[in-house]
Formats: sequence, structure tokens, C-alpha cells
Amino acid sequence: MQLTPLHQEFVLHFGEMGSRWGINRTVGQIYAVLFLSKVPLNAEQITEALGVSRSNTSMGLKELQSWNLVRLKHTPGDRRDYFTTPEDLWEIVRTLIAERKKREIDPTLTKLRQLEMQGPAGDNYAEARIAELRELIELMTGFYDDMERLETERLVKLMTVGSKIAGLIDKAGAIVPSLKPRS
Amino acid sequence: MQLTPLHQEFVLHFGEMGSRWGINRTVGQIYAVLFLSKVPLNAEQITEALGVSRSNTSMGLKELQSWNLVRLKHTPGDRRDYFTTPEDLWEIVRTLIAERKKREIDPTLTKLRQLEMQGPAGDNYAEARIAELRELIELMTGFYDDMERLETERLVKLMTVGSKIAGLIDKAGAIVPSLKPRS
DNA sequence: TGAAAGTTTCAGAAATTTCTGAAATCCATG
DNA sequence: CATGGATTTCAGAAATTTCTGAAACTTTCA
Repeated sequence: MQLTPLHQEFVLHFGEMGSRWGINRTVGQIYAVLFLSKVPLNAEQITEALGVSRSNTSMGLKELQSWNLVRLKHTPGDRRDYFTTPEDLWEIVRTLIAERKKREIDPTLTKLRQLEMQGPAGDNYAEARIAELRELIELMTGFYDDMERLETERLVKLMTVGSKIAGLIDKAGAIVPSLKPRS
Repeated sequence: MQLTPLHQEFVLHFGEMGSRWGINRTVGQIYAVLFLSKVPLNAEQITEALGVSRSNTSMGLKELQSWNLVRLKHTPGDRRDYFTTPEDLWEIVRTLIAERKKREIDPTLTKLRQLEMQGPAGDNYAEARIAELRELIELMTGFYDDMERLETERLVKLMTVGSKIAGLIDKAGAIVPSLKPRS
């Protein structure tokens, strides 16, 4: 497994971005290699391609599995695990968003609710602020749940028409029932 | 600046979540204190509330300023800087998304475009994969740009109606020009 | 101008995270 | 049920990030 210059650059970039994305360099690089590879790769091949230790690869793959970002493939007569990323990029995006929500938002929503349950603590402003934040997160995650359920096809259409969609809703929140065709 | 138990818990939570959110513990805690405070606070008050060093607070506030997450207030006759978070939570969300996009997505988009500019590198699959990823990011950031421009009021409505909005678009991508009122 | 009040910078200490190599474990097969 | 190919675990090393205290700097005003 020798990386071409293209692979190299891509892999290094994913490594650098890793920390901003909440994963570490090696995990980012492993993902990058898998993403660009047409065929599934085993841990040994990844290790060689990246020049890291075998155990580091093992841990990185475990991490990627915990994020649901890689799939496992097996070939008969070979008992090593081979890894790929989904062909469908939208599936990847969905997974990424779902996992980030789970890690970055859900715990906070739980905590906010818990704080509210504890009842008044004598600081009206803080309590109102917490309630408001909880409501906002609920609105956004509720919307996310709706979008999550849409087939990719419709989702892409929705994104393509973009802000036109807002024209379909009046300020009162009603869906405008009829509309002149747009140029 | 003594923190109530409510503040305490909230602050500790934001500190813990900090690393998942791409900021560090102190920065998260500073933000939490400011978020719950009705009145603007100066660096000294924050330092005392959190029990960290003055310099740490200073660096944390600098970081929050670089994220555009805090506002500066001045009172006549006092030359210390007082900090607040915006009253409007939607403004906070917009800032957060804008900054994360800037840090987590834009550099990658730039890199992908640069890799494509370099011309064919002899791995069709990898090249196609990169192009596809670039297109997907462009679609999503384009949609984001559209949403960014909407007034909050409409945005909230949009989120509230949620998936109903998808019913307004047919599979071909045309906006359905008329619609029976929904129950 | 210089003293006072406040803020920032920065080098090193402390803490945390990541990475490695060796040992332990797993498991299909002879 | 032992062997050997493969993976995982884990304790410590290495690297990175965060935090601190001291010094430097900035601004205001007497």
C-alpha cells in the first residue's frame, strides 16, 4: 500500500482537520484512506499506508466503528476484517450528523431538562435562560428528526431550491396554499 | 461572585462538553457563566467565579471573542471590559454555525478544490470520490447560505412545520404550485 | 510625565491525549 | 486441544494542549 501524491495530500488534510472534527489525527487519516479506496482494506494495509503502529490502527478502527463510519467486509477464506466507507455520501453525512448530535447535543439537552426538574433556584434570569435554551434545542432537534426521515432524493431537492422554500410559508406560519409559478 | 448550585452545575457541564465542542474547559465555563448572567461581567469576576488564573480567563475571553460569541460592554467611569452573550439565542446559534463552518468545513472545501485543480492523478475512483464530496459540500453550504439569509421569524416557522415542507416539492424538484389545506 | 489600574503575553509546569511495543487474547483449523 | 495467524489491550513514552505566575505592556488621569 503505497499512497499516491493525491492520496497523501488528502490523508494529511484529514489528519490535520481531525482535531477540529473531534477525532484525532490517526482516526482522520484512516478514514481518509478508506474513503478514497475502491476496495476494502485490512488493518495491516492501513498501517503500512499511514506508517503508524499496528495498535494505533486497531484503536482508530475501533473508534470509527463506534461512530458507525466504517463498514466491515469479509472475504471467504480470509479471516481478516476488511473495512470500507459507504459508497453513498449521503449516508455518511447522515451518520455524521446523527453521531455528532448524540455526542454534542443530547447530553446537554438531558442536563438542561434535569436542571429544570430541580425546580426554582432563586435566579429567575438564569432559569429563563436555561428554559429558552432547552426550547431552542428541542425545536432544532425536532426539525432534524423530520429531515432525517426524508428520502435523500427529496432532501437534495429541498436543498437545491433553498430559500425559495421560505416563500411558501407566511409570517403567521401557515403554509401558503397556492403560488404563482416562479420564473 | 459566588455561584449558586444551579450555576455550578451548568458551568461544570459546559466545561465538560467544551472539548467535544472544540473549545477547552475554561472557555466553556466562561461562556456558561456569561450565558446565565443578566449583567455583564468583567474578567476579574469571572476569574473569581471559576477559580482559575487571571491569565487563563484572559486567554479564554480572547478565544470567545475570536468566535464572536461574546459582546463587549463599557460603563462610563470604569475602564474595565465587561462581557455578555447576546440576549437573542438565535443570534448565538447563527454565530456558532457560521464559525464552525468556517473552521471545520471551509478549509476542506478549499483543499478539495485545490486537489481537483491539480488535474488527473491516475486514480479515477479517488478523483471521482473527491469530486463527489466537493459537490455535496457545495450543495450543503449553498443551502446554509440561503437559510442564513432568512429572518429568524421565518426560520422558526420553517422548523416548526418541519417535514411538511417536503410535501411541497415533487420528486422532480418542482415546487408544487397548489396544495390542499392540510388537516 | 509617572503612578495606578487594568490587561495581555509568554515560558515553563501540569494535565491530558495520543501513540507504541509487548503481552494477552481470540479463534479457525489440523 | 494445541498451533499459529490475526486482533486487541494496556502500561508507559511521547506529544500536545491547557494552565499558571511573573513580567511586560497599555491606558488614563492627576
